[in-house]
Amino acid sequence: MQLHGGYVPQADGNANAGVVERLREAIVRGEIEPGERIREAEVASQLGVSRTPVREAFLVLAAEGLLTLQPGKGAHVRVYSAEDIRIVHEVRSLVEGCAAKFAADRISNQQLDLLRESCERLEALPDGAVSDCNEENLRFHNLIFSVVGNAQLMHVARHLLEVPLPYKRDYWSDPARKRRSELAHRRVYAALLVRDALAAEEAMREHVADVGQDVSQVIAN
Amino acid sequence: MQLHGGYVPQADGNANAGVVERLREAIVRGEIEPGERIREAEVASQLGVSRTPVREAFLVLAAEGLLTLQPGKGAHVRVYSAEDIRIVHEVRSLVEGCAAKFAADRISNQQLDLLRESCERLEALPDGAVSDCNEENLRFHNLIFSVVGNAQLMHVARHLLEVPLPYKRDYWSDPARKRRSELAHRRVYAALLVRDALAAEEAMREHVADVGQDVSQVIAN
DNA sequence: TGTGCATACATTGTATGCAAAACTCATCGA
DNA sequence: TCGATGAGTTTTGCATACAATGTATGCACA
Repeated sequence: MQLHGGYVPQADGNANAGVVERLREAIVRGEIEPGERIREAEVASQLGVSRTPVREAFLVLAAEGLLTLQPGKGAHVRVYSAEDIRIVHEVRSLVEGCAAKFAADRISNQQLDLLRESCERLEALPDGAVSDCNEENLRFHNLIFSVVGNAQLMHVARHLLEVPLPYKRDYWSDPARKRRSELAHRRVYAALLVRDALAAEEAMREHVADVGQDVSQVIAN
Repeated sequence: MQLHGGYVPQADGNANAGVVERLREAIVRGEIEPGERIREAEVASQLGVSRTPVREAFLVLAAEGLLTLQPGKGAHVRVYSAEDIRIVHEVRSLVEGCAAKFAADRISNQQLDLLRESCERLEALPDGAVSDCNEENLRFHNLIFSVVGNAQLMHVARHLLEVPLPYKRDYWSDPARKRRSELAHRRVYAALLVRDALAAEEAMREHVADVGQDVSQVIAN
């Protein structure tokens, strides 16, 4: 395990929050392999904090489904089977569809602008900018959750969004897939623009279901 | 805040797990009011542990949406508006419907027996046994998640199931509502018995949506 | 060579200490 | 009367120390 770079003090005053972010990023980027063990002391020394905030971070990440904690035996990056990932996407398509539906009635013009800009940025990214695509994609989806503004929906959706990430590292490497996602995002945006709740729900649901198909295929190989 | 009874050492070796359970129970039962502040030292002394496992428990419960943590300012029982609870139930109906669908293909005869027994126990409970009903109800729903056996689905569903509990304390006090839930559980069971995935999904979805309606009404008053 | 056990090492779990931040509340001045 | 100020208290956040548990190594013996 190798966490690149030194410790960056967080905007949020809490050290554990910083550790959570660093570890989460390392996990969803696949820099720490599924199944790999993570030791408290190692992370602590690499990030320049004591074991206390690291332990706390482990608990948070375990609650998000990214780690498993066996009492006395330490933390491992959680392993999901292809079937697990398929289920997650199916649930996610329902949840995000629902989020899009709620968002349609609440979204402000300013938030619509942010969504459009996200679409444009994604389209502007060159083929092969895998991690940039990933980031922009997360931004798009998270924007919609934040429109709904329900804490629990946001939690749930975020987990469903993050858990499959280690397994779709090179999803964006295929230009055809990227193009399809661009169009899907535009379709969601268009529905929200005219505040059509049902169309937004359907567009989002199909989008996520499609992605789930692709990812399952990729994993199966 | 008052946590009744002394500290019970956990089967699971970790003290924080025990604290999580105790606090979770106190919150979902409404023994600690939404919005109420919880202090680390107070909980620690009441449960006979140090502040460390209590802090850890706070993080877990915050991740479940039951607490809010403001850095430097402590923990409060999370407050949800009636609208929030409505949204949670809508999402929950989708997620649990999906869980029921998956369960139909996987459920064993033994698990079916457990479900039937849960139905019978609920029906046998007298009107007014509010907390027993609540408990039995949780058992029924959790059984179905455990059939699917997907860690992330289980996390998500559990959160959606628990968050509204402080707000539906006296849901079961109305015999008519109890009777309706009994029938709904039977309907889900019947669909699973014949492994009819679509029927199970629909039955569960309607059941949860109905409950959501009722709860919203209760809160609104 | 392979198995069982004892010992040493590594890692986790919990408690405690200390510094910093936040809160309380009385006092002061406008 | 009301808000601002500041000392004292409380509470949190992190680090460290110690205890308990898990893991690996090496040796005796079959």
